[in-house]
Amino acid sequence: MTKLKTSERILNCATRLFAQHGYDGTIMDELAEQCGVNKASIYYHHKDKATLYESVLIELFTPIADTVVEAVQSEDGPVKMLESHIRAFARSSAGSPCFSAILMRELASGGINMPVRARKQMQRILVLLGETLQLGVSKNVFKPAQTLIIHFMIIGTINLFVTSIPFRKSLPGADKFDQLKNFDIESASTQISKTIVDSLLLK
Amino acid sequence: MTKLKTSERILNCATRLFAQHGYDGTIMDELAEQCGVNKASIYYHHKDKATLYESVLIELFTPIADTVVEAVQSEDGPVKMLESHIRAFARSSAGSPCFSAILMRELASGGINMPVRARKQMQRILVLLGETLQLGVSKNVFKPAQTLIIHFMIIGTINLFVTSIPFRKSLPGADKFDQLKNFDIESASTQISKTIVDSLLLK
Amino acid sequence: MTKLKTSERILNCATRLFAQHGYDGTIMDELAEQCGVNKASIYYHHKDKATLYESVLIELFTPIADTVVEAVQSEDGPVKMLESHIRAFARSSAGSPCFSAILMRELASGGINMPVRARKQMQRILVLLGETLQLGVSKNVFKPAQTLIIHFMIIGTINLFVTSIPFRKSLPGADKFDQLKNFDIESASTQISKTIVDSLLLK
Amino acid sequence: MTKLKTSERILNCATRLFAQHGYDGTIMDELAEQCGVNKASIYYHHKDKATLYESVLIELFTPIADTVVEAVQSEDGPVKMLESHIRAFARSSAGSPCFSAILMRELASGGINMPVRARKQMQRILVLLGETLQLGVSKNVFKPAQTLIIHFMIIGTINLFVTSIPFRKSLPGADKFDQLKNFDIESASTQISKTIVDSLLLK
DNA sequence: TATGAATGAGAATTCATTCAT
DNA sequence: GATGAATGAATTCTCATTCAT
Repeated sequence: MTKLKTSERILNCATRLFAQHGYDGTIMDELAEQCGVNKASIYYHHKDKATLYESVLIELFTPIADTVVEAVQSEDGPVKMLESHIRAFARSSAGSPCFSAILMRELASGGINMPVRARKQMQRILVLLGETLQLGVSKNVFKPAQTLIIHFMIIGTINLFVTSIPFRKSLPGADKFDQLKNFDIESASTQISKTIVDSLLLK
Repeated sequence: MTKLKTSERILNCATRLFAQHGYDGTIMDELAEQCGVNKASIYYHHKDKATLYESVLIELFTPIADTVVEAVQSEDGPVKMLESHIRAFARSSAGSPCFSAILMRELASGGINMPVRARKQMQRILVLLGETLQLGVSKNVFKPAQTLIIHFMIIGTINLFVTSIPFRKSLPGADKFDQLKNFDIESASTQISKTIVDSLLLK
Repeated sequence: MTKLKTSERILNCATRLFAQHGYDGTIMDELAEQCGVNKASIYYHHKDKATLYESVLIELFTPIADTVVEAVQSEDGPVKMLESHIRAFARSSAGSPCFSAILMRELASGGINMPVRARKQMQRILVLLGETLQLGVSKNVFKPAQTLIIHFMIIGTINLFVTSIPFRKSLPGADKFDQLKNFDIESASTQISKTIVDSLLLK
Repeated sequence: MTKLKTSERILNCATRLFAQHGYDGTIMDELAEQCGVNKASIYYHHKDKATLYESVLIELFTPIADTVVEAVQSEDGPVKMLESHIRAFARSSAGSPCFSAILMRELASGGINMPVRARKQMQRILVLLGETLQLGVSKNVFKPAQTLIIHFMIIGTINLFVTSIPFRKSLPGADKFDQLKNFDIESASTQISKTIVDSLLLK
């Protein structure tokens, strides 16, 4: 009900535009127009484009890392922890769809330009995963595996799943029925989870 | 040995720049400078930036799809075919590292702006995967699975693996030894392959 | 006294430059410099060169058509109306000297590229002339004549008269005395008027 | 039958393009394409754009001035000479339609940029007219009149007539029947001639 | 806070012209 | 004579940012 403060309206709009067009493809004029404020107002509320982008990244990445960490911490045992990790990441990615697009673009640049604070959030997730896998190994539940590869499987797959919705509609490779399931993040997350857990489990 | 023709030199350079900076972040002046030609020469050989970008995508995507298709066709049986599919995609991605970065950015945009001819190449790979999985199911080797999710696992993971080399160097989560293995596309591809095949196999 | 608004200053300057150099010969940088604004300001106030040109034409043509129409409407009888038509057109052409140059260039292109709204203004003048001649014929004052030819005589002659001032100075064919008279739009307009009316009158 | 020499083909094409688009609006690339020669060939045959333009003007203006002079010299008496002057100018303008468009553009620029040799041709016509009028006055056939105004009437009217064919088709002011006559240079020339002679004759 | 106007530094593209063959 | 390729100097237009009010 409360009218969003201008500063936040700008931030929200900017998030969407950065996700759609990337940093360089986002134009401040268009941002002003889309959030219905004067161009100069953007600069009143946010130092400049680069800083605005940083704010967007932090606002976007922090709650997702928080969610994953909390979800994992509330579980017992490596399998449940891993499943929870994947589910939490999938759900929160799907819940803030700009996140995936922005993360993918950043990763395409090798993460080189990502502001430190945003990068730290991704590291929290990676480190957490490493600990879960480690725990599984030490409890003789999981085979040893390369954390990074598993991490990439999780975020790579889910990023693509989330960003590809429009793309998928143009693909002939999936039939109607598939199509339907394909838009359901829960089932996707479950399959990823199963795939990874299956292959990690000591039989 | 032979001096590359200007047109191709431009194309090669452009591929690198588009991979590094994305479409909007790539500047024609810089491209001219980097490939040592006059700015106007670029326009002599390539209609405009958008068309140049299209050419880059097609030159990049076509041989990769070709390689994957050939690799799969030369194998017998769904398991070997799937392994071959993943290995071929991993190798050719690693072999033309601009591919992953460019593909990721395109996917971040939902593939919406991808020229049709480039998109078709990705579809060839997806359709091929679908056929392999289908074959596996019909031969009672594989459980049924969503093609698209498997496809995303493969390309999402490998894309990240390939594009993340610079990123990984700044991560504390991996020790020296890990680090080493992490740069080896063969072992990464093997693990992805195992993970996916394992989880698909009917025990 | 009052400082002209930037937008109008640009319009005025542009009118002059388009008259001097034509559309293609007018350079936006030069325009910016001549009206003492930043290049980008031109684009702030006017969409692009083509649109600016359109605005120039409309600002130029409308008051001239208005003047002619008013002048004719305030007269009684075909002879006075025709005289008034010619005089008003001559005076207002001379009073906004860019008009003739721009009109001539447009007519040289066959009027093909003239924006519709500008063309309409010229049509108002032509239609008005047709009505006056018609009236003259129906009142047994004028012989029948081709409206278009008369129209061309009026605007062709006056356009040349107005635009030729610099040209004439380099001509040897006219002596000092002639020269003097030649720069007087009133006497020129009178002679054109006489010539045309004389030849139209039923003796 | 004989294939036109390249140099002349270029000249012809250039004439058309300069007439259509003016000097600044004519693009050497397009010229090359339209006359089917390599761009470099144009520069082999013609020093540069400016020189090519000069050649065009001279090729265009000289025969017209020649025709008018010859036509007038072959007549006896001021009335016939004037009629012949107008008719010859009208016919040759209509016969080389690029002439009118180019002349109009030049006159719109005040003739300032016209190469001397081209300007001289127009002066021949003007001087000739002056002599004819003078003769008429001295023989008590014509009232005195300003040569320049008469000159402007002739060339202004005929230029417009010739260049306006496409324009006229979009005008509502003329009916079908008029329309027909309007495209006939002979009848136009006759009416102009009558108008001018009528008004000059001492009754 | 908000806004219309302004601006410098680019960035894409074009164009007349030249060069090597 | 002819041509494909190259190029420097424009030229149009854009964009992030700032200023005055």
